[in-house]
Amino acid sequence: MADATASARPKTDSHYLNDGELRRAMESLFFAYRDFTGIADALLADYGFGRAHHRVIYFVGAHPGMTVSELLEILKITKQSLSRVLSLLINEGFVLQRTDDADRRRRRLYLTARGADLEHRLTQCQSQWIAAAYREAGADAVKGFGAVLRGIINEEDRKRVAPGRAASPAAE
Amino acid sequence: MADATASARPKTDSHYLNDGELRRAMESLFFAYRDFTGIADALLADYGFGRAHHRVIYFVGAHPGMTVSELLEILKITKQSLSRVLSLLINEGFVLQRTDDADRRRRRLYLTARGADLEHRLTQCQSQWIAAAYREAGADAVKGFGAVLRGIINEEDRKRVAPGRAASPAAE
DNA sequence: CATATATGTCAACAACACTGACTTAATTTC
DNA sequence: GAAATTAAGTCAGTGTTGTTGACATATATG
Repeated sequence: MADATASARPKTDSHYLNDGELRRAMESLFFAYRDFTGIADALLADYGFGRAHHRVIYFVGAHPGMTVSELLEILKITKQSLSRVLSLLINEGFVLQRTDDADRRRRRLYLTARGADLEHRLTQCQSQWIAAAYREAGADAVKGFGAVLRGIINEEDRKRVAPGRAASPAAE
Repeated sequence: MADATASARPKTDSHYLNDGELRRAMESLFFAYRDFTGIADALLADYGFGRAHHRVIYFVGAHPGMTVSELLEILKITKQSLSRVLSLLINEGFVLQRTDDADRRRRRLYLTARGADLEHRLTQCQSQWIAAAYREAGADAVKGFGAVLRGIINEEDRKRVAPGRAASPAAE
């Protein structure tokens, strides 16, 4: 692909690529992630769950019927690590496992009613937090937010967050 | 299937505040943070350090002369947790402690030459990663990225990432 | 039948957080 | 100046979440 140096900016290094801006970005990411994940902690503690459980509940809720392998790939942890949290979630009736009909080695994962209820509550408080920031920042900012965040994600997982369609085709 | 009426969100809400968009945002944040923090792991492992050490090195590098209390406030961990990593960094000659002249209870923290060198290398690879995403997304997107991220950060810490002035409300 | 795949399990260990109980030294407050 | 507060450090125990390594089992595929 053609380089952006010649065509894009006649300016030197763009003003948004200096050390200060980049440092600010890194710190913001740290603070934002810390606060964002912290929101649900109290609710999770009510159930005796931690953040690892939250992630499982979230992704199984988002992709009902996903297999254990797929979950492992998304979380990028070992099956032993997953086993600990997943077993608990299954034993306590939040997640349900069903053998796949076509390939009976595979176990498909679903949320139970209880699990879906918890997922709903967890997602609710986190998405409201995000929504508030979205509203504050406005539609254009949201678009930019998504674009940069996608750029930070490794190529492999980038498609997971943009299912089907990339950006709005009828943009401007 | 009766869809979840619980949300009861009137359609008056802008298109970027629907469940799909918000879910995408939450997942993006998860993937982006996971990848972003993972970049430096190999380098840290060379020194026998982990992410906790990285955070200390980063913030001491960014705010030379900060006190232990200030560092605790930023990291939001207990002093016992900090002690473990900070002691190691001091003993191995990456961080230096000096008693404050005015208040001799306070210990001000600085990076040694060795510490600054490591900080530089760590920040280098992470900021390059961010810079690539920035370049890809463009200046406007970067602006929006910062605005939304700031909105996700709790009011208290928001000023830390916007030194001097807040975000300009009039976007362009 | 042999091999590969998907899943699960046992055991040990490491990083990084927590609580609770103290100590020491220096500064403020009354 | 004594008492209280603050900043920092320490010791001991615990919990969550990650890791390796070694195996076990069932199923699918060549």
